[in-house]
Amino acid sequence: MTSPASPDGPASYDPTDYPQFAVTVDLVALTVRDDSLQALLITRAEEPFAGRLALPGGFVRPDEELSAAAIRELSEETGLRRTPSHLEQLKTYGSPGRDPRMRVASVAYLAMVPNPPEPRPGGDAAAATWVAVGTALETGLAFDHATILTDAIERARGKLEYTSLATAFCGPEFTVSQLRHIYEVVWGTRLDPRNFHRKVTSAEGFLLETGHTMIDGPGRPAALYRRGRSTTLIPPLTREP
Amino acid sequence: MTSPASPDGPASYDPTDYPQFAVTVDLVALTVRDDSLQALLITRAEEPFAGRLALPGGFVRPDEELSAAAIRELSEETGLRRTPSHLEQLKTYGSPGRDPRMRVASVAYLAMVPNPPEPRPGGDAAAATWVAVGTALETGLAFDHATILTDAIERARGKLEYTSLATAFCGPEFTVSQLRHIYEVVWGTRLDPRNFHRKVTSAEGFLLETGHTMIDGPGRPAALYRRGRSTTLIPPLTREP
DNA sequence: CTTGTTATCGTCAAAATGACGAGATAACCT
DNA sequence: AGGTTATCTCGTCATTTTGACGATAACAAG
Repeated sequence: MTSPASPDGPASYDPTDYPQFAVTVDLVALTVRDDSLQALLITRAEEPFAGRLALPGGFVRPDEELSAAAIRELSEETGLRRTPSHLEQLKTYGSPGRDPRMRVASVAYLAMVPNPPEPRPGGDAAAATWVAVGTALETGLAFDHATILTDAIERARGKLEYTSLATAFCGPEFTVSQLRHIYEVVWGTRLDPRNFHRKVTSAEGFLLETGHTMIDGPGRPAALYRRGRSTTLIPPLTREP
Repeated sequence: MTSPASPDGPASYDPTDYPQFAVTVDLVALTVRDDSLQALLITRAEEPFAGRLALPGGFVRPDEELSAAAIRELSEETGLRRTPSHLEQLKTYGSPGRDPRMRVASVAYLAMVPNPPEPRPGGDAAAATWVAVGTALETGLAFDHATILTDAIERARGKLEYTSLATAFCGPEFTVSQLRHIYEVVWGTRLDPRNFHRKVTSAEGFLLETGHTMIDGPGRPAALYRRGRSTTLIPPLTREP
């Protein structure tokens, strides 16, 4: 392994002069199911933390984009067929002691998955399950994954306020009620259906009418909408009252 | 170099099985000077991009926290004495081709520096200068640093709306006008002094009165404030009007 | 003292918000 | 079938917030 040139710095380096890192991606895939916010977790097969729940993730390959590694690991490790409707980089975790085996920098990604399929019955990734985030944090996760999950939840909660992120939890077409349900579950609050309806339908470029309606349970059929072009939500929604 | 255990995965690895990365930190240190938003840049001494402007940064050491590396590089590479009043992780850039010499994952940090000193006259870090961000982006930066700087500016602009980040551009005590000036420069807009004053002074926990006043040029003396405890700004400021 | 400049307080109409009433349209039960 | 219940959607209305801007306070400079 030779380096074609010397990295810049006060002195000249050869390849063994600068520290070698392993770079991994960890994924926080979130969804809303059964009236709760859930994360996709795997059960670790090997030490350390064998048997513990952990975020899916793995090494970034030599010629792979970070985001490509995130998508690959999500499907490889969890068998998830559905493509996440939103994927963004969350934060990088690289404390010296976070992995007892080696120095690792882990780039965490946040993914939203709409209407996830049931946990895989068999297959090679049967260990992946959706777990309510509260349960996951109480259970105790491997490595510093509880910190990562906490950061991810906080990011998601915050972004619901001023972006259209909530639509990423829904399928391509959704009702205002389904969207409101996302907010209520992620924030853990109740929102007035009438005021919520007024806000999201009057926000410019947020929702697009499809002209169709949908019947779900009792009550008047609900109009189906699609995401609009605008990624920001103005004016923002607030989660205080 | 031996690894105490095998990383988990579908198969067993030995240390040469997973790719080796160099991990660096890059810093976007921002300040407001001379009515413009400026970033601290260095002139590269070596190839590639010798002579080009670049963000300060360098390798993370084997037993160093990422944030500690960011602080260290900022002072080492730029000779900056003043401690940034705010430091946060921005994003990690790790495309395979971003550094022609090796595979690098660079963790970018965003720092706010209040009232920076004049560019260092001599010293070993004389190459560090404050450059208006518009000029820097037109000039062309080394590597993908233009992308990083663009992301940093967008992050800063966005966070002014709903956090107290703007106070990080000011010293420990500041007037409402100085704070407004930060917003105007970073956003590139004009804000009504009277409405701005009403908003920031009525936002709960945002500003703390010191009881002192300050005279700066002609006009009535301005009351001096200090940052309040609240890190979020409710209701948020908007940059549309 | 007059003029210019900035800081701060007040006023007022327009817009947004929160609380809630009411009709529309469905499922469900008897 | 008819009544009940539930949800969706449109309206109403008092309160709050916003944006535009007038007016006063407190300084420097001439």
